[in-house]
Amino acid sequence: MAKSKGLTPQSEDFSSWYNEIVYRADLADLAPVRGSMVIRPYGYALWENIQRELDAMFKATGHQNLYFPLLIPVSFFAREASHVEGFSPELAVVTHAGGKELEEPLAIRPTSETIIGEMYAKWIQSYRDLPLLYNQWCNVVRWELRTRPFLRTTEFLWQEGHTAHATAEEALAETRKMIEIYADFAENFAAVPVVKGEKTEGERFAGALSTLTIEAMMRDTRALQSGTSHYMGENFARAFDITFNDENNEQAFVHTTSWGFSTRFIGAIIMSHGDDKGLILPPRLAPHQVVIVPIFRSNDEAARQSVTAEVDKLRSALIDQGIRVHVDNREGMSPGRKFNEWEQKGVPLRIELGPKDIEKGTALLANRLEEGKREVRLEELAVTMAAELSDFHERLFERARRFREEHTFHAQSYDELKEMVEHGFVYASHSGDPASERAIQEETKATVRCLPLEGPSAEGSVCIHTGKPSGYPRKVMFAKAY
RNA sequence: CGGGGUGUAGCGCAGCCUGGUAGCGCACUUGACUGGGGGUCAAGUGGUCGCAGGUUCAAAUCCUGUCACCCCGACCA
Repeated sequence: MAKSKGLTPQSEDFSSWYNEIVYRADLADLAPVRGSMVIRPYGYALWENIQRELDAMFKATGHQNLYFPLLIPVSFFAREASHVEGFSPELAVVTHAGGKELEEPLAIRPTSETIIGEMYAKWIQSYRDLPLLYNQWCNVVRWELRTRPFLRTTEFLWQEGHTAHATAEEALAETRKMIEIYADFAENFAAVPVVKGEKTEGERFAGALSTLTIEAMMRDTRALQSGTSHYMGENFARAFDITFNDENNEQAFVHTTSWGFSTRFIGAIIMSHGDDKGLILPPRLAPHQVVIVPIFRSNDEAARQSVTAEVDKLRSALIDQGIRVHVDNREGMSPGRKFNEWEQKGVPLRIELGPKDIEKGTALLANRLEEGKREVRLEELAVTMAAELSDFHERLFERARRFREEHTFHAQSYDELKEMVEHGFVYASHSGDPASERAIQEETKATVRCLPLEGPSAEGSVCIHTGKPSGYPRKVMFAKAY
């Protein structure tokens, strides 16, 4: 998959490092389909944990899961002008089936607003039917020109939430609520600090009136859009005729939202936390939170038995606390090899247990964020692991947050912006003029990632590019992005 | 679509200029010794050299065509 020799996230060849991690950590493999990948069991286990935690948050806020078809009549896309414009170039279309040419070609969904809109029109009659708070977990296909494992694959897995509301206020509140959930998830489960913000007109989703985003900083200081939440206004309601009778028996269009979070986020985890030794996984999402490596000579049956017994005891104690623990009892593989492998795979904590330890009633505990190992008493180990994992999460998050802070700047002039944008996130006043935004992108390769929801005020300031008054209440955030 | 590059064993590559019937590292198999940081030794398995044509006594190597993939850019979660 890659061919770099070392693993150095700060090196100029960050992209080789990234590909190497994906390969060495056994997350994914290239598939014999353009721009696609196979998510391997270890990577998929990570995705399952992401799914489970996010899904619980959706359910807790009143959402329900359902499922829509993979194939969508191409004509559906044409109904919403900006949507068709946004998605046409990347549609994959089925033209033949059943041995003959189809009367109407079917697109493989790049996103499901259209087909969901079609059905919502049938389901919604009255204000009593609202709101509709639905979500689906599925795959989508977008024929992007340039692909990268997890970050932009031709086919990817995601969830897409689609809600319909009686009023704009309610729909906007939903949009806001969901970006908060994404941010909450990113920070409290993945230990990835994010900037919440609103996209500028040019960066908005096709057909949206406003798009909220969470932006994370990768270890090469570039930004990664990690989740989005869109307010569609009445655009899709008008295009698909989704109307209802309100309390006054007057007909009105619903206001819709959509929000999505994808396997791209696995890329965010890799690039936020990984180091020269490999991946580092956030404990709350890691497939294995703790790996136990038993150590004994294969010709010493007594040692094997006592080590196995002790390992089993420890394992049960950890499982009882709800900890995801894995015992690596592969034979014929040296312990050193195993240590290395689990480090590359980013397992937060590793316990080494051999005859010498058992004599002392201890084990060695290795923490992926630390050098060396600590000797810990066995009875203590059994009860402190949960706290240890929680602490690991805090440290990982804090480390990523500090890295972002150290690479966040404030530009007072365009020259400063040009320089700073090479090293991270840059806050600056901007007029909001789309042409100026494009010109800045052209010259610096950096884009306005968002207008942060919380950030420095731009009151009374002038645009660093045009000299016109700031077009926003706060400074916008520029960065080079994936 | 523009610019660059690569197709030889599961993976990473050498061989090609100067034609003589394929090699290295890793991985894999077997055995022994090993086992607390990517083990050692020995013996093995595995390739119609991307595909098609041509030149030649002879083609991985030279020529023509073709396909695929990768990287940089434009597009994007």
